[in-house]
Amino acid sequence: MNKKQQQSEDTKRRIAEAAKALIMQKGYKSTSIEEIVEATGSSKGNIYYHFKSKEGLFLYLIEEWDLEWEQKWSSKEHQYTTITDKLYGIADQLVFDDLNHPFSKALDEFLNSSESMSEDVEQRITQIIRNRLEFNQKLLQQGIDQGEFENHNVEHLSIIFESLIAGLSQMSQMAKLDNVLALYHSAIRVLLYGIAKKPGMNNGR
Amino acid sequence: MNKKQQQSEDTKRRIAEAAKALIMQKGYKSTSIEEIVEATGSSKGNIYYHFKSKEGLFLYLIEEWDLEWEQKWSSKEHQYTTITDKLYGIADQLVFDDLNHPFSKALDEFLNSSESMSEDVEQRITQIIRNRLEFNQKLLQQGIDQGEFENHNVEHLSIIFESLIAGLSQMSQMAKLDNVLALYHSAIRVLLYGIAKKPGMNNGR
DNA sequence: TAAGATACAGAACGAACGTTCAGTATAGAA
DNA sequence: TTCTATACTGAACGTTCGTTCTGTATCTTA
Repeated sequence: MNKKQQQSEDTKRRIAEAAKALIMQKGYKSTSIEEIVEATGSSKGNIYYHFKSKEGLFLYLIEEWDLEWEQKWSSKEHQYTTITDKLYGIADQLVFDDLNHPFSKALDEFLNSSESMSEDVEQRITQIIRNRLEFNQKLLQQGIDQGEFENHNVEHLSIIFESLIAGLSQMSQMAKLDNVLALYHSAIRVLLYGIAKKPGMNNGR
Repeated sequence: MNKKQQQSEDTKRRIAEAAKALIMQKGYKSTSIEEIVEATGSSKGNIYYHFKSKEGLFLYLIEEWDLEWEQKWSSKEHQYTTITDKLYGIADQLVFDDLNHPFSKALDEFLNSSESMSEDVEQRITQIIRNRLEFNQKLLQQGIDQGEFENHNVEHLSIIFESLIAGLSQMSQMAKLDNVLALYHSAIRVLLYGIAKKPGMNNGR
């Protein structure tokens, strides 16, 4: 690879990194190109040289984010044996590696800001969401097949799981909580065992 | 009350109503004063006559929203006997009466858009959230005291419940789902009984 | 009915925004 | 070294935004 190509890739990376950090902090609409310029030391024109628009930059970040998540997970998944363990593992990855579930909030904001966005961008994003739900669904189905979970409606379960996850990151930000990991684990435990009293059963911890 | 006072209150109401609908649809930042003008037939100046700023208008809506929720709930609460029933009842109110949980999303966007907002507004809003969590906490504590729920960490539980609720409304919008009520009920059922297999137990539907 | 307060209209403003573009520097090819 | 495609700059543009301000109509009160 050329020195020039290398430099070009580097600055594109720098822009993407800064944009991601800012959008995670402040959301999509509230993050301006000008702020990305200040954060990178690059120029406005240069951002538009590497990305065709703000929307395009955001889509780039979403796709990267989605990809990284899958890669990280598939490199960790084998550590866990049961599906139950995997659920906890997902919680761990969300809290630790992924401080970027703030990002899903930005995604939501972007989607629901209404006002026309390019057809392709919208399609690409909804597809990513459906992928995520499909991922959950497969995992939960495995749990059922292997006798770990009750035979529930997996479509609903996958949405409920994703909702819980998304809601948790939202709430833990809003209420400015610490010990987020413990909260996530509590949530998984509730998801698994519920809160209802089960007379004569001991599901301690 | 005067005819003039009456008219004044009416238009203030009209403005608030239109603003609420728009903000629920498109979020806080993406809703412009101009759009509220178009929706009401009122003028820009008039909006600023009734509300001191866009931020102030939003705070007004939040407080109203919070109040209405409490009123609606306290008028329904007596219908339900067990706390378990009340959880389902809350889900019902969220889906039916409150198509405005989209509003909590707008609240989130508003809070996390960072960029300075008035001290008092921020304080008022975080207080509303803490109220909501406190409401959950009391309800769940009652459930424990009355022997319906296991003796879990109620602080965590209240956040988990709120997270689930917020996440559900978010997801059901994003994925454009129908049959939202069934989904909410599924979620409550999971919250109560979990998904883990409980050998020898029959907790069907 | 006159005076004054209240309710409303809409032009105007300055700031912030995403985007474009003419121009410049630089690295690789010739 | 000269040429050219690539990488980058920053001023400028056209909108859109929240907010302000001057002026006007309308209702209340004296």
